[in-house]
Amino acid sequence: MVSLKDVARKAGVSASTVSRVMNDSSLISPETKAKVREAILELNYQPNLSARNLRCSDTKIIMCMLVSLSNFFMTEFSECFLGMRDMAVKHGYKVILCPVELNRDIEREYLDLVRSRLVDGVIFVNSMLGGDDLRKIGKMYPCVQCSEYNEETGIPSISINNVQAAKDLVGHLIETGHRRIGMISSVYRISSIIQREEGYKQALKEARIPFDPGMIKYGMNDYNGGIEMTNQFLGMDNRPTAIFCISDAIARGCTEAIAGSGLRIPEDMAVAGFDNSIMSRLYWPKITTVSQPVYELGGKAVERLISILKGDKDVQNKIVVGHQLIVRESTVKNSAL
Amino acid sequence: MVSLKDVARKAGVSASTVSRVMNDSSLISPETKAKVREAILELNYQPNLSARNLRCSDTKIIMCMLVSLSNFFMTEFSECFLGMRDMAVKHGYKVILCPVELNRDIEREYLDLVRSRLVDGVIFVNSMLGGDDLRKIGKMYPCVQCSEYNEETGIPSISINNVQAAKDLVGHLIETGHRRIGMISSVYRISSIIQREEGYKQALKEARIPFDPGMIKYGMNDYNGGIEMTNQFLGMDNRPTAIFCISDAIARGCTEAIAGSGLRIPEDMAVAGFDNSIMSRLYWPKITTVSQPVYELGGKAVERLISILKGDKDVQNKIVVGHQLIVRESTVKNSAL
DNA sequence: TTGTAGGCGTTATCAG
DNA sequence: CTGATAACGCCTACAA
Repeated sequence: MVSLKDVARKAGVSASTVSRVMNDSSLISPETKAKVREAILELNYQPNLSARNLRCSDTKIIMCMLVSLSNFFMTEFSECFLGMRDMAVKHGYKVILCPVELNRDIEREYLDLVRSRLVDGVIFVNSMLGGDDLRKIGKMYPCVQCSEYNEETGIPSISINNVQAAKDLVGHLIETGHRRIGMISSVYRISSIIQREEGYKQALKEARIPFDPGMIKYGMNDYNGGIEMTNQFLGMDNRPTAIFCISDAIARGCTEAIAGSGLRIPEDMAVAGFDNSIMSRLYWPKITTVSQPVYELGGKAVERLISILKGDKDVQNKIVVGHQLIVRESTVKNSAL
Repeated sequence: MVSLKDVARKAGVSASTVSRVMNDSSLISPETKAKVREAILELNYQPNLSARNLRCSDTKIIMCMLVSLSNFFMTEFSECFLGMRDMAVKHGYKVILCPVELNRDIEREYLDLVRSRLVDGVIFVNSMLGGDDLRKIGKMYPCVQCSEYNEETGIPSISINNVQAAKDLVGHLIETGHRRIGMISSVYRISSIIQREEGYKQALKEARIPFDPGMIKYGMNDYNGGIEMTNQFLGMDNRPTAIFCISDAIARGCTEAIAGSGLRIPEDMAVAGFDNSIMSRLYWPKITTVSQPVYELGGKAVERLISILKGDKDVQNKIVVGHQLIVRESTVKNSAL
């Protein structure tokens, strides 16, 4: 491994001079600069980041924590990650991804990277850890929550207003004439899901439709869960005329189950999803859904984290970005679109 | 930031003693060990990895390079990553993911991490870089190619035999009575795709079916590409009775286009995909495909990289793992399965 | 404009 | 069994 000294020897200068050239210091004569540059190229010198980090105590690396790579939101997360990356590059940072794959101990191990200062901060897209753990971590290290968040941790968050988004979606169903509206939620109790349930209830309330607990089903947040829960709805005496699903994956299972039962979509039963993921756009019927500005979410998360790293104290603790209702043929007849 | 010295002072011992306790050295009396442990806990001491890396010149971190997060192979890659992770943990390593998102410069920047010894080695799942670049990198740093690979780089690889796999798949189509077999490939010229085309040709040759270049279409490797290319086939005078697609995403577009045209699957046209991704398993019809042992691929890649890191010189340069043909209703009538 | 010296937090060597 | 010391590669006062 070639170090500063080697370059210095080759160029006939001192190590500090080489260091200054590496850092583009202004007080270096053009000639020595050229000489050193040549030596650097010739030896293919690369600075040792561990040494630099040890000295400077920051690494310009941000860690992004993710529960799992395998879900249908992935196509959207990819866009979110792009937002993080572009913003990071703009500020001279790199983003590395740490997919925990549902293992809490692994998440703790990844956090060693920030504990031991190998990365400067953490963006939690979601987490396997409980609120207590997260609160402690948030107190000790620079952290941001992006999209999914736990308010009681005190860690700054960037997200859409999930309550309002669900309210908009259910409001749309109500406007298109539905009064019996079912909801397929998940057994997994995270912020976005709890809030979407809340939005559903608020929308009903504002339309003076009594809330019926039996109209919310809780299953797995995937295609098969959607099929299963929908079949429960289809078996009811007084089945809903519309179903609001907390994800597009569930919604796609839902449309499949409905189509399989011989009912028409949206005439006999309307379906709405969430995320505007690729699942909502492919196949028939295209699904009405809510789009999150994922690129912006990612960018803002990085921006936010960097401002924390810079020591800005008075930054907003909770940033909310806008969402968008996307109406498609699963709730409105094609001719009407 | 609390360091060894702080702990040492608190425990009333020297820094080296604390270091030894941290590394579980055998030659330390139980009492001092206990004393030091207590101080460590009390101060919530975390070793500074940069310092340790500087000293020891390895970091026990492996970097996994990935071209993009957003494709339908993702559900399978997630399993592959799990394989990497489990093997890494077994050897005391961590794996971080570096999604390049189609940006070659970003890939080069990520490679700074290994250049500057912040990670010990790289697993390329795929790459934006050309063969020349990769060869240079492979010469300088510990690298492995996993799944996708470029033979001329000289970087060790782990993958299935794509030629044989395609041959098996097309062979299955021939066995089920097809003589006019189309192929939908991609404009993107990577090893797996080139090899699958080769397997297609070999299968035809062995069955004495003349190869017709017009029977291979080249499009985008996604759902929409599948629809587009299939429509080209459907418009042909002498259209194929079976189509072999290089990915499940293409194959799903293909089945949609065929179903949309009113033809029956598999009676009028059979369809085969590749990867056994979630796209092949959801919806109707379930698609005949090839399954790669992705978990094993990931594990072996890490195993391989670690043995290189240990200095083992005489390791196999090209490891091939088995694949599996999965026959489903897109090629064989349901009753026959 | 350049060089010298000290130290960042660890670990390994050597002496006790 | 434990402590002192040097060194890893880099950066930055300070001195020249």
